[in-house]
Amino acid sequence: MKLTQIYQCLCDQTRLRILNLLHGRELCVCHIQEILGEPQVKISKHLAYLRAHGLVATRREANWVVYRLPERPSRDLSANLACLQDCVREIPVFGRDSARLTRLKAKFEVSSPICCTTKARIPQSSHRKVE
Amino acid sequence: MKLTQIYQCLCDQTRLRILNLLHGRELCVCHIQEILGEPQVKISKHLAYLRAHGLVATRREANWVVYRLPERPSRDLSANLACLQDCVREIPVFGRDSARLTRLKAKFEVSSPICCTTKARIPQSSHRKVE
DNA sequence: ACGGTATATACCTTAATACGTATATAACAC
DNA sequence: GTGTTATATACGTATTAAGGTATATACCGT
Repeated sequence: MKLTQIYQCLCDQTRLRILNLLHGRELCVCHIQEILGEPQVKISKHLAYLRAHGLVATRREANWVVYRLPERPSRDLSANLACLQDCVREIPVFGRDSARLTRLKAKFEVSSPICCTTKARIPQSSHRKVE
Repeated sequence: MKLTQIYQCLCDQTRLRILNLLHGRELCVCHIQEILGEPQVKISKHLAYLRAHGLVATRREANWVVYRLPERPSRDLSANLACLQDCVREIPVFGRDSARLTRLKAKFEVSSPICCTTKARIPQSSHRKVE
């Protein structure tokens, strides 16, 4: 993949916020959506863009589509993702997102569901890569 | 300066080639132009774009405008420029550009001019920052 | 002043991007 | 099957970007 395409993916604030959230964990669309406080279509399109360029991978889990960073990023991609992590550390909006993620995760671990809704529905399922 | 603006500057191949050439040295427009083999207007506009976003600084030297990387880049910028240098090391086009630069520099050091033309015209001048 | 070289900008066209509204698809519960 | 939730896509619009042609500006040499 071309280096310029990596940078094209990185030159939008919403996409950077998404990548920040996905660092070290996977998330379904509606979690991302709720954390960022942006409309569903906006999140979905940015995720599609990232996926089309290989910056994220997906797997379906029942109703939900779970996004994650690729497990084998290219040298260029992993270098840039690391650099990004380094940069966002000092930028408030990303810290706020991470904090919201923590709160949300904790909340859902208490109310028990696998994913986003307030009602638990799906039994624990294995976290194998499907795609 | 916003992180996304840095990435916007980096998401064009010509701009990456320019930044690669400017790593550790300064160059006038026509040198850049000759090395990259691209039309003057294209180079000039990309340089203007980079300058408008603070990724390069300039100084005028007689007829020529000399471009360089900023001497005090922000944390984010220097992190990304370093990452870029790391990435381009393995991409052929950038190596070719650097090789051409070396050849061109050598050639002009022999034929003596300060800058681009084949005829020397300007006496040695100090390399102080003007801007 | 004039002519020449180096660089920048105006203007145009085309393509890509971002966002929104509305709708489609996928998986589930019943 | 129907209804519901989660996610994706189609389509329209406004903005931005990239490239080209032509022209302007800046500096130099005379």
